[in-house]
Amino acid sequence: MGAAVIGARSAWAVRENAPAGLGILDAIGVIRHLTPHESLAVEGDAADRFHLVMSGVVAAYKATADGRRQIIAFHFPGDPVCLSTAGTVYDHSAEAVGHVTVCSVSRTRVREYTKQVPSLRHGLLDAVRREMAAAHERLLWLGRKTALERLACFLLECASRVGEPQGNGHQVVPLPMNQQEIGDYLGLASETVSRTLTELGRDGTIEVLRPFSGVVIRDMQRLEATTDEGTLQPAAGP
Amino acid sequence: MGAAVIGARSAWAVRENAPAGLGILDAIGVIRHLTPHESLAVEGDAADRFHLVMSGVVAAYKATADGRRQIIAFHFPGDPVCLSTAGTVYDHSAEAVGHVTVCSVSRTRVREYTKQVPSLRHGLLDAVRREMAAAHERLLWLGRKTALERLACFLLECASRVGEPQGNGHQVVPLPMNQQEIGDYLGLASETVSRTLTELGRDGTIEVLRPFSGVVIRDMQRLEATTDEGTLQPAAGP
DNA sequence: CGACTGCTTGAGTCTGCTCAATAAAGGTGG
DNA sequence: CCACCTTTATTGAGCAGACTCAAGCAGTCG
Repeated sequence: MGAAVIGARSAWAVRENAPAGLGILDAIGVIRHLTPHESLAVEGDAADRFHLVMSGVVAAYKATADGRRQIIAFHFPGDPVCLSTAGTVYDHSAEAVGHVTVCSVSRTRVREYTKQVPSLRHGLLDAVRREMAAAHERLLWLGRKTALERLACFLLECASRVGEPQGNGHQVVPLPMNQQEIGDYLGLASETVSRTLTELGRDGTIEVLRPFSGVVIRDMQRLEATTDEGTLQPAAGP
Repeated sequence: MGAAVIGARSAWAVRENAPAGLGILDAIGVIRHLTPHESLAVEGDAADRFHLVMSGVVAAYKATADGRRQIIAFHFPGDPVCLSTAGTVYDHSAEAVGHVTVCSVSRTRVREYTKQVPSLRHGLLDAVRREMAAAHERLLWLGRKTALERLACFLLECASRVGEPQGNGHQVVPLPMNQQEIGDYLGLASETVSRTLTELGRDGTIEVLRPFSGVVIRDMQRLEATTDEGTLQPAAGP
């Protein structure tokens, strides 16, 4: 019941955050609690349900036969999970990063519900399109950006999702995923993530929280600049 | 008028190829002919229309401030272009690769039409989801695959779209885009594309058509194997 | 209080990039 | 039809960003 109350509270919070029209889905879904690394979906399994993140972070990923892994997206509270699956099977896997609460809805249930609430379908389409735009952005990161640029992009993305402004212009960005997972998201080795975070910390752009649990953005301007010219000399004039 | 006839013929061909329910859109669209590199959409512009490729190939791409470019997708005949845009502006650009015929439809027109043909909305959602799955696949390529693996994946993808089986097991794959564009799609330099194609040709997996206009897949099995273990030794036994 | 997991840091290697020179095709205009 | 010019592809040499392998160090949790 404690869990139920928490679930209900999260539901309300999400209802306001969620993409237009999607929040109502928690009304017909089931609250579920996941432990770290617990699986929500496995690539190739029958795609019978999708989910709405209530608290915590879910990683959607694909893997190669020899164990390399690429995280497709981190889903924060309010985000749909596995919504974009086209056919009858999941095209990617999804698992909890840390402890997670989700609201799970069966696809048949959504289909029925759509008949009663036609606007829902537009909400679904819009949510998938939003995910699509994010995927496009990440293709640019992975195909054409340096490690430093990717990290800067990543931190700014997380800041826009879960950043807590501090009044003094700084912004605290809690990161529940570990550096290996960040690497799997950015197409980098975890060692490179560590080195690059250290580098951003050394020049004062960010402060890395120890033990690693997030960062504080100290110089937003410089971080935004790093987004696109990671190789630019710090003191390079015109 | 000659053009109109060609347009109409293409329309029929596409109507059969197009994703479920989308083909009918050519009925309310306008046929348009594009010359090489002619622009269909520019990132940031008002997203007022989308398109259906009738013939030729369209490249959807994003670029950084300093000129690096990442091609998000190559759209073949039957594919929708700019369908996935979420907001009021395009999240990516699109241009013709070679000569292209498209069918352009305004978004307002689609909205009206959707009221008459409700199933269309499901077709749209499904088409976007299909694109999403393709984008996920490419994130894995860019984040975690070697140049050799990416090329193999790319050739197999093109083969499944436009490959012409030759009876002897070989498959002719015409490629209208140049090697720079393939590089921009795979996150590689054009020199790397050239070298890697040569390598695949040297070991007999493919034959590169000269002057470059496509490849012939000579050993499908080996190409599929290269997809996932590009670094595996050719003669490595257990 | 150990064992474990995750992070840091170093050394060396390698894949793929950059820069550059050459060659081959295709297009243009005389 | 041919000479010229531009664009695209090939190939080499050298470089560098990021990876791998490895050791050491917290911090956490039984």
